[in-house]
Amino acid sequence: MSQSVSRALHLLVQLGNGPANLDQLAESTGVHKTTVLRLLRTLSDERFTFRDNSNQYHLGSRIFELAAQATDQREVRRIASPHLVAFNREYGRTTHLAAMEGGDVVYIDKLESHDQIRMYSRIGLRANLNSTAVAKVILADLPDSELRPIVDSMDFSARTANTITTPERYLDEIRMVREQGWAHDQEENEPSVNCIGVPIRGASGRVVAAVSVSVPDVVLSYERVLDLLEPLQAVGARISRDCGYRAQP
Amino acid sequence: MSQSVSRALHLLVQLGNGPANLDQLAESTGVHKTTVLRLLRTLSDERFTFRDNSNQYHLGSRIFELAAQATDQREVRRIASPHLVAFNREYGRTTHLAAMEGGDVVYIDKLESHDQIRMYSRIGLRANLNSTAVAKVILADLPDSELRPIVDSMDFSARTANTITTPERYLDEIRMVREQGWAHDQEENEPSVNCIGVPIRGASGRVVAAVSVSVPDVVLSYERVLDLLEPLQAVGARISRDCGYRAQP
DNA sequence: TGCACCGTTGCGCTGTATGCAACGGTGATT
DNA sequence: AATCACCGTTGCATACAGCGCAACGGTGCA
Repeated sequence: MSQSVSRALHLLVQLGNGPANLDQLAESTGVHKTTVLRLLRTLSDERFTFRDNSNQYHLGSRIFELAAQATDQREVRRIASPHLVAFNREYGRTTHLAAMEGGDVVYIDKLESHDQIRMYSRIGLRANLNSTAVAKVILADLPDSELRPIVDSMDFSARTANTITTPERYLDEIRMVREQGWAHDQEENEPSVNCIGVPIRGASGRVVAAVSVSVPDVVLSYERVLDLLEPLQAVGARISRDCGYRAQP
Repeated sequence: MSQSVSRALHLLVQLGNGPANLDQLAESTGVHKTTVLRLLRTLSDERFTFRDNSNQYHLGSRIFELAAQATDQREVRRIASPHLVAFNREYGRTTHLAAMEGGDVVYIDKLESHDQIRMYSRIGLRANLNSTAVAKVILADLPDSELRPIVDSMDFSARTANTITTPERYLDEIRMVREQGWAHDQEENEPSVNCIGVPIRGASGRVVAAVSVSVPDVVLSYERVLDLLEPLQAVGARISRDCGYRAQP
């Protein structure tokens, strides 16, 4: 299909066999030396390859990064499941697991509360970016350069009286989430429902998902919900650990 | 530098954040949907990405493969070292560790024999492809499609009376190495020196290096050198295991 | 049933990627 | 010390690959 991309990928595959210099790569891929140089420059710009002192090219750090991220993504749901079940059994509250998919935050697991109350959410459904704790937690991990465009194109329609409806207030909120390491949703997404969420980190160190508990205030006041923060953070830490995350000392 | 390559790489980075569909990727990278489709096709052809049933794109298996290979390469020397030292201490023979770099097989470690005899080889030096056991072992792991061009452009100059000097005989030899899992060099590289080599495999399952012992026949006859095969294979297996290789049952 | 969404294709133009030829620095060889 | 070979690098002109556009068609939701 796409010649230059195809050639660049072949270079990566070739480097999988071991480091190599320009000429060797040019010969083994059948591409002109000049072209190989330029392709490798682009690859190196993005850290897919790098060059050592003796002009040997190697596979770069980005490869490891991507592999770690991909592993995390594939595994979170499976790894999180038993922890979520245990948490749900003990506290009996509606528990969500959500992850980034494309530009959306999507619920990838849900455990119902033990009481009658059911919330409007479903596995596979998208979480509102401006009003849910899981979204805040996940977006808070993105670098500003990625966060900005998302916030700019975000739908800020009010779902309740408390919903954050301006980019400015939202960015303030994100700043707070970054500082405290967890997020809340005080009746911002559904009237009379409070929620807190914490991040799950993977081997790459990046946030790969978020867990949250949601409780109607007829069951527990917001202050009582905060009593769940510590156990929730503990669950988050356990899942992160199982996903290969090692907190730096 | 190279627009389409750069865009393709950005797609991979983007997918590191989680699966996404065409439109989402088009928006987050600022590239036309049509173009994204075509780039993803090329990426998918090489298994850098794949599409699931619901048209979501994910990072593909090639990423893991490359990451595993790169890790292996970076680590072999370090991991192998203590095992080689132990082997060298016990048997006192010249021991080499070699790996593929570019189109060449290069000595990346060497331990001298305990007797006076020194061999013509040095860390960083290239091993002759047609006459050394390490090269045979490493090349034997390549698929025929990669092996062929290498053999075709190989230098078959005779170093001794026993050196393999034709592609046909070399391919026969490789076939034998594949079957028995190790290689020999019966005075093919240096007169009066016999050598046997075994592969080191990494987490990816591929051969990432080779270990060999070389002994002048004034010290040991070829038959006596074969007594070292079993311990050498044991060393190879230990290093492979430490490199993350798991033999399939 | 209608509509909206999203992946897909054919086409024609533009700009990018390519190969060539030549330069220059480095390291090995005699 | 001098020469040579090797290899990375650059400028340039050409060709063609990659691109965006517009339109199609299938699927799922309202």
